[in-house]
Amino acid sequence: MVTIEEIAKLSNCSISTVSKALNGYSDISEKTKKKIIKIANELGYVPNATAQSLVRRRSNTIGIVYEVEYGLKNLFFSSILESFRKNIEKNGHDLLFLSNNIGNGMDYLRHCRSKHVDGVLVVSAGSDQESIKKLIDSEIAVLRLDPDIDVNNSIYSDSYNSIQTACKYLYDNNHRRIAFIHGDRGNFIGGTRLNSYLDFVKSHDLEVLFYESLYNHSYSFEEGYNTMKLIYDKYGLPDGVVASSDLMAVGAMAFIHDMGYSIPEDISIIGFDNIQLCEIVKPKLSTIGQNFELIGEKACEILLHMVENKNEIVEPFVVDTKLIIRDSCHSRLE
Amino acid sequence: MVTIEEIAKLSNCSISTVSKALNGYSDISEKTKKKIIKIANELGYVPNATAQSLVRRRSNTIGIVYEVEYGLKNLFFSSILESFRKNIEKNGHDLLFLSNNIGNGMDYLRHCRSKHVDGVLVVSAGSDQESIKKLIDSEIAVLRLDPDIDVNNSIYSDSYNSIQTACKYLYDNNHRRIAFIHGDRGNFIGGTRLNSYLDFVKSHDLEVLFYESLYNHSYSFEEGYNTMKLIYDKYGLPDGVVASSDLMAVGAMAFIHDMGYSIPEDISIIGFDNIQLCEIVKPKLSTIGQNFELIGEKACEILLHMVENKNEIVEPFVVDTKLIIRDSCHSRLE
DNA sequence: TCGTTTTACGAAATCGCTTTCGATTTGATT
DNA sequence: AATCAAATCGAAAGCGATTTCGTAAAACGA
Repeated sequence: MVTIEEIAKLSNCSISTVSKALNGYSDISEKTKKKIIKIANELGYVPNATAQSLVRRRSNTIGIVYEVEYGLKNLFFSSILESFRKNIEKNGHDLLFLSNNIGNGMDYLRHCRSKHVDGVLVVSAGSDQESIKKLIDSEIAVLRLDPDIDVNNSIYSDSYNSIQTACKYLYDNNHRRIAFIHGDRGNFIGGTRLNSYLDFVKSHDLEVLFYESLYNHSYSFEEGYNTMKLIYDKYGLPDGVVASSDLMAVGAMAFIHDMGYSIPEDISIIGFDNIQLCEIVKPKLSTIGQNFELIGEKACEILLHMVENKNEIVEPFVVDTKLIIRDSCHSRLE
Repeated sequence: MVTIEEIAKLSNCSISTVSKALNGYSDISEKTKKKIIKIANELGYVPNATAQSLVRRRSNTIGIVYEVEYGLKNLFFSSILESFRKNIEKNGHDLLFLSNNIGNGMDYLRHCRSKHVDGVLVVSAGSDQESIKKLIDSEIAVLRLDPDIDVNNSIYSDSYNSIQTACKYLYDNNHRRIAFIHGDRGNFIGGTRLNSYLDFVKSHDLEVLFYESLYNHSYSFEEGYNTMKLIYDKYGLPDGVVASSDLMAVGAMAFIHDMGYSIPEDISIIGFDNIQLCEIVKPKLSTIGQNFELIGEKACEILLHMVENKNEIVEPFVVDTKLIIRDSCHSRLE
């Protein structure tokens, strides 16, 4: 591995001069700068990022804490991650997956300090563990995606308005028995969606059709299937369903099909997220589309801003969603 | 940030002694070792990994080159990645996503050298670009997942036998017009699958039913849909189809449904991969299951072995698959 | 008791780079 | 020609660890 020292020797300059030339300092003449850069290129010099971060006290690395149901197989989060990653790279940073090796005594915070990450994106659906809380309260710049509670330094989609919009769409199309399949209601996102549904139903004087549970819900296919069944058993068939995720919606569809009903003729369904699955299932699933691209882009922008500005506190960034109507909805004209 | 120096002061030892105590050197007495460790713990000392890698010349970081259709949204690769990540973490390493910032002059190889990653997993479906080739030919330990060509230092599922097994299953259940939807046939994996199909058809004296194309195929839903259509237009309806991915299989199913046929009564379908989608679509998709867990685990094991042994050359590791029969297959008893 | 191992520790070099600050050279000004 | 400011460069002190090698003290053997 060629170092700055070799370049120094070959160019008859000092190490400091080489470093400055390579980093565009102004107190190096054009001539020597050119000479040095030329030699560096010929030698295929690559600065040792490790040495750089040691002295610069910044690593150009963004950490990511990713604790999510299904892990990377979770299409929703990995869609955002994909966009985040692209943007992080565009900005010359790398993405480091942080591990929580507690047995080893290396929790997230220690890990971040050790590896000198500049900032961290925390993606953690469900209640946070101690280890994540510690990290958030630390001196390190942390941005949270879909936070557990409503806090600054976070980014998420506008759940409340999304559910209002979806319910209103069904309502405007003459649905009156609208059910809701909620996710983890103990969590900020899940709770907001449920409240939005309850508000809508109340303000439009409709029947409340949801499965009242205090337990944590996941956002899975199975959960959608089971919850739909519970709702059905208790209230009979609704004429519209809004689910908290696409997977849940598809699970609900499966149950409805199993009962011998057809979609959208007997019942309309709207999901949440807009993962690829929506286009694949039959009928194609209408959904509340989250703007993955934008979320990833903004998350990158905000986090890097926080890094630059010493972990400055920024307001939550709320991203608009878009109702996407496909084939799982029906206008009831009776 | 507490450093080794502070510990040295508080314990009246030298820096070297502290370092040795913390790293379990044998030339430190039990007594001082205990004392030092105690102080380190009280201070919440975390070794600076950057400084460590500088002098140790290893970073405990595994790089990952990930160039894949759909990126992280590709459920097949992200399933393996998920398992790989878990195993890497268990071994005390971190996962660093490498970027290929060519505009910046930082191709993969330079990037790896700069960041001092210990080894790299290359996940790159389709033909490799120059930048990846350079990396592979370098001094760095590189393991390839689903390589472009049949090479050492790689890991992949046993495509040939998989296709044989799937075709044989259909054959044994009295299917005689078996079609094949191939992926990228210019690539080792894609080519092997296609050859396996052709071999089977020939050895059983069956009609060859596949869409002959020299173009690169992706493994997408749309590709499955379109290819099924091409096959149908040319040969009429087969009685069985084996596809090169689950997404393609589901795409084919969509086309078949659109034509008004039903699965599995009119035609049996078998996919490849066994992603979650198989359980979600109707009918549930039979498939050739890849052992994601094992692949990730072995990939980790092999790569770390390569790192330890100076990039030693290891034979390709071929992972067994398993035919999983669900509802998309039918035994033809006419 | 005296020489010889062992044991336990520390000084210092090193990893590859950045950055401050002082020194020298150059050029401009009178 | 003398003076002074600006331009250009390099020495050296870090950054936070590891590791070699030398030395003092303790333990040992005869």
